[in-house]
Amino acid sequence: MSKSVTHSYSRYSRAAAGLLGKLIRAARKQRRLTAQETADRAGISRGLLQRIEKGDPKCGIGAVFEVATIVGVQLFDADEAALAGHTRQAEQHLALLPKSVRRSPRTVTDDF
Amino acid sequence: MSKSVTHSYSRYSRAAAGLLGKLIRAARKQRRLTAQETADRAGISRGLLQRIEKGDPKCGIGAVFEVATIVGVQLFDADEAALAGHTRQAEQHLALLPKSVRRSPRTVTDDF
DNA sequence: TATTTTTGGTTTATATATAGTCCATTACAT
DNA sequence: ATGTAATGGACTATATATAAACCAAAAATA
Repeated sequence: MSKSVTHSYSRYSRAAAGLLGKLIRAARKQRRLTAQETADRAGISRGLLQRIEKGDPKCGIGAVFEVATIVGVQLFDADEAALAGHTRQAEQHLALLPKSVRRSPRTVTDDF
Repeated sequence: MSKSVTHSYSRYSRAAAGLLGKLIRAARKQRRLTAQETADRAGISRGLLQRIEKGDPKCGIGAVFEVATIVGVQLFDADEAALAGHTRQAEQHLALLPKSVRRSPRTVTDDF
């Protein structure tokens, strides 16, 4: 038994995954790459590639990004160099922020 | 037994996943959201959120996109409406492409 | 400083993603 | 039209992602 809690994502997330899949599929066809050939290059199975192109949200983000890279779909509209730059920037930004966040200033005296 | 074939992704893919994680983490802190609170809203566990922010490529793309949406990291630099438009465009583009690709025109007569 | 919360890192059990087959259909190219 | 390859959709076995419950350390507020 054991209830399987089917989690559903927001419309935006599903749309984003779906769009990425369509972009990948279109890019692959444009480059005249076979599904099998693409899957081989990415080191994944053809079945997984199908799910990725279909926009299945349960696919690993690494596999999706790998395929996207292979067929020439750019993430973040950035080449690798710019990507490294963004990473540095994100790290620096992060360094300025508090290391942990406090939810709400614990109501100590709200007796009125 | 059964050999476990550890697959490794390209540097770019790992960098992309890592960057997205850092962006998510930075955005979450900026919004002063607790890891637990964010995980709850996304419908995932706190442990998974940690892996997402760490850039683990094995995380489901749906979970990653969901968290990104919640903390305000825009995918594709586009809101939902624009995203739908992009999707339509991708579909139309795809419609113009051949439905299947032929690898190589089978060398019929190369006897010389 | 004291206190409370967040966070990071474990471990374990369960659900499920993935690879690897298979087959039927479609679509390309001759 | 015919042959050949690409695709879509099953199915199964296995690896692993995920949730949940821990603990210890770090950090924020009073």
